[in-house]
Amino acid sequence: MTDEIELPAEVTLLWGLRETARRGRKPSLTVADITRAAVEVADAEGLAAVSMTRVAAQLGNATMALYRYVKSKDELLLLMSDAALDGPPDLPDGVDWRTGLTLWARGVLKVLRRHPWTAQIPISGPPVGPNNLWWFDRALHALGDTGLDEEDKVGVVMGLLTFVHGELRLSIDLSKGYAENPEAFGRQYGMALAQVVDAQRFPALSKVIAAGVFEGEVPYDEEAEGEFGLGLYLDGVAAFIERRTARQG
Amino acid sequence: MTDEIELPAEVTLLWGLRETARRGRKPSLTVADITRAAVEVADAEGLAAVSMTRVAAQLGNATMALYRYVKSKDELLLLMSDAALDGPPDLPDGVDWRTGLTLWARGVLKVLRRHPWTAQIPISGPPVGPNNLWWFDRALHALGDTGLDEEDKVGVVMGLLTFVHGELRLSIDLSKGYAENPEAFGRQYGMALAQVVDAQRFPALSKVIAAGVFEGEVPYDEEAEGEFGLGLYLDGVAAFIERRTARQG
DNA sequence: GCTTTTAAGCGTAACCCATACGCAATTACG
DNA sequence: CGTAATTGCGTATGGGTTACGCTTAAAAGC
Repeated sequence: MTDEIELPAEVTLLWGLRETARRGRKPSLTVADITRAAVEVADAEGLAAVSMTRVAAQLGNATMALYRYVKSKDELLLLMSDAALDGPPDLPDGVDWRTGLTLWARGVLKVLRRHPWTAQIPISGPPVGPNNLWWFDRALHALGDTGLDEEDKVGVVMGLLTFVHGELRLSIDLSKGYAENPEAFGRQYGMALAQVVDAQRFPALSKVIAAGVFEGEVPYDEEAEGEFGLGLYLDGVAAFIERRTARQG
Repeated sequence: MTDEIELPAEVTLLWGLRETARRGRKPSLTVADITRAAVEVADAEGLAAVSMTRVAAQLGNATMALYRYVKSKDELLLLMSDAALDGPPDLPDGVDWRTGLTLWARGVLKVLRRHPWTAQIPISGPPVGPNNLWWFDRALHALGDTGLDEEDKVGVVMGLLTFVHGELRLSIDLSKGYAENPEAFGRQYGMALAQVVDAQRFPALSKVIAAGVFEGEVPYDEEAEGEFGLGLYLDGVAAFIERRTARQG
């Protein structure tokens, strides 16, 4: 149990397990400070604005000071992507699995929509950050009384996570663009499509355009669209649970 | 119908509709050449290696020559993300919707896994590239005989697309890391988790770890995982189709 | 065919960025 | 107090995007 193996660098970083120095000059910053400043910059000016120089300026320090706390910018990005899942999930207990997972998915989306840049940070490995694992735990918990075995639960949650990540990637930038210029997403988008899509090469799409689907609100409305797909996935999970429990009694 | 509206810049770029010059020096490159070279570089050395300088060198031209064809690097990235969906989808006709969508999803994943960098390109707007729309059309086509109306079809396909994008984002980098260092994903990952996750704060996750789910093959195996979640989603779609057709006869 | 007009090719330079390295400043320990 | 350890950070290197303007090539007009 308490076999001490050498923990990977990312783990010690994300969990704040780097040994603190006893001698020498006192650090004027903490990893948490730096992460917070970087998140502030990203929230305000986008991920592209997050440079070591910019973050250091935000903290009133020189650029190179940051490298005493973080080995590279990639490490900072890793910290940011865990920090983005900030608020601890406050989910009601004792609800059925479907309500639980629905609230969970909405919760993840709500939190991450406040930090739209998360979708642009490349994923470098399996989740090990405390906030990531904390959310993961809550989703597993929601499946507690379904009778699924642990491996199936992980599969279901991974699928849900997959869906949510896709939702983020597809919807966040779109809804941002939509907010800035609604015209371009409604009629204008439909008309541009109509002009460029010919019925021969795109028969099915042409029918959709002809039916006027893209003329009003374009279906990239974040809530409606997310809910629809999410509902479909959860219907599938329900069927899966029934199959499993029917077989095992 | 043929009202000419001014097409957005991205559309004219992606569809090759920029007016060709009649006078002056002949261009020695084409947008397609540049896109192809950029894709080659990204495939071989990753998206980070794609710089205007590097792409120009690939073509034997000077850096600034590219800017006669492309307004910015972002435009080049846009071109790349449409080009990544290269091979036209060769899907069998006359299969039921579920087989069709399953093959479709596998097809998208197969094509995009050959260009893993797509997941890192930020999405800047609704899909307008020819390849994107072509794939979109094929998915809509697969739903042709389900009796769903056009708007529902779009919803189902968007959900599927969401799922596939999430799959890409989560799985590609992971499977790359897994290929490089399988140890880190199996026992080592499980042991690191076990050391860091305490049962009080992460009760559900602790049970999963105790059950040994993370000890063997970690469940980030691309095929198995994708198929499982995909199957769940399609089960949901099946239920939806039944509901809809039952109501409308 | 010569001139004019137009657009492509691209050298230069301005201004970003990440980060290696070394030294100065600061703190704790003996 | 001296010494070792550690942080702060100035400087330098080598990369990146891209604005600008000059040179060069091709077509159009005469």
